[in-house]
Amino acid sequence: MTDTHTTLALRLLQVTDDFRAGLSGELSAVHGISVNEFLLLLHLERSAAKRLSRVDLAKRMHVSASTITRMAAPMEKIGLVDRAADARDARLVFVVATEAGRKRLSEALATFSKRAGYLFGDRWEDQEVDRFASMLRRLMAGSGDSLA
Amino acid sequence: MTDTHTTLALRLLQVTDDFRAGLSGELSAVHGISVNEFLLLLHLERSAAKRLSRVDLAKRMHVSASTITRMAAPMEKIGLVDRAADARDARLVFVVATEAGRKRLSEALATFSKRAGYLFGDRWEDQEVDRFASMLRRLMAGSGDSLA
DNA sequence: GCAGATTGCTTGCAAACGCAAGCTTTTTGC
DNA sequence: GCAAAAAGCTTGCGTTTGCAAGCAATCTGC
Repeated sequence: MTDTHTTLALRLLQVTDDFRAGLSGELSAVHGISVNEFLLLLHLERSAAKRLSRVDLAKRMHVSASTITRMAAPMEKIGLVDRAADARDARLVFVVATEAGRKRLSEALATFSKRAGYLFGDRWEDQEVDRFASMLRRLMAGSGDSLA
Repeated sequence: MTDTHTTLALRLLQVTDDFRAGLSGELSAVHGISVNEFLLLLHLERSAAKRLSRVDLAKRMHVSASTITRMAAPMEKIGLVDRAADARDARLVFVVATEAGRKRLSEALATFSKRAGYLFGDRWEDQEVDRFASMLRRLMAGSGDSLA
């Protein structure tokens, strides 16, 4: 009835939702940011120029451009990111991480890594982890810029 | 700097978000339901008694009980689910799929499976898929009732 | 060079969600 | 048995998000 690919996709959704739910609680409680704010900072950090336009961020994060506008506003207020203009194109408004933003990201990334370790470390052999990572990389091929 | 577990978790989030975004568009365009409504119907279908209380659904779907209340209301209106009382405990209000709900689920599941096939079929060998499925099953151990 | 199309960003509006509070029913401790 | 605690559900309120519309800047075709 249910083929293997379907089962696999369902498990993927389930495991990721579990992980995200736990991460969400700890990120907001310990670091005062949401998962999406964390990912926004991470995208900035891993971008080539350490800054991204709003539409660029929107595409990478699978959210609408208006969401980026509304996410960035409070993050500017608390000093995690700043805005920067482009010298040639006055339409562009870049989002840039501040020093405080980079520090916050680094702390939050430690929490993220700890939880990733809990998830995989106890249950998979290192060899499996490596193999899985390479399989996932293949899945991401062609899906544009990615975090990892 | 970034260890393997962290990379793996980031890729997991990315791939799942991609898949969910694509699925969301097709489910709503073709079948008129959201991903969460699809998953609600699927949870009902795969539950032992073919019916679940609201808190039970909330736990399985990683949402609050109030969300289930608000999700179920419009689904009742369009006849996808119905409500049922428990003979012994008057607090319980079960959600049950109607005939139309089961039909809709079956159609939506075909779309889901098709997309799962696109995702994995072209890029992974059958052997890899099986191995991955068993690895994910291990990840879900102890995370309560699951869909797959 | 200029009118029209396109792109980037923001804002109004509505839908979806979580939290806290409140109500009803059941369970627990004695 | 009965008062207190707990469980299940719903509702009010605030937050987050997407879509569509609108504005400003840039690009395109001629």
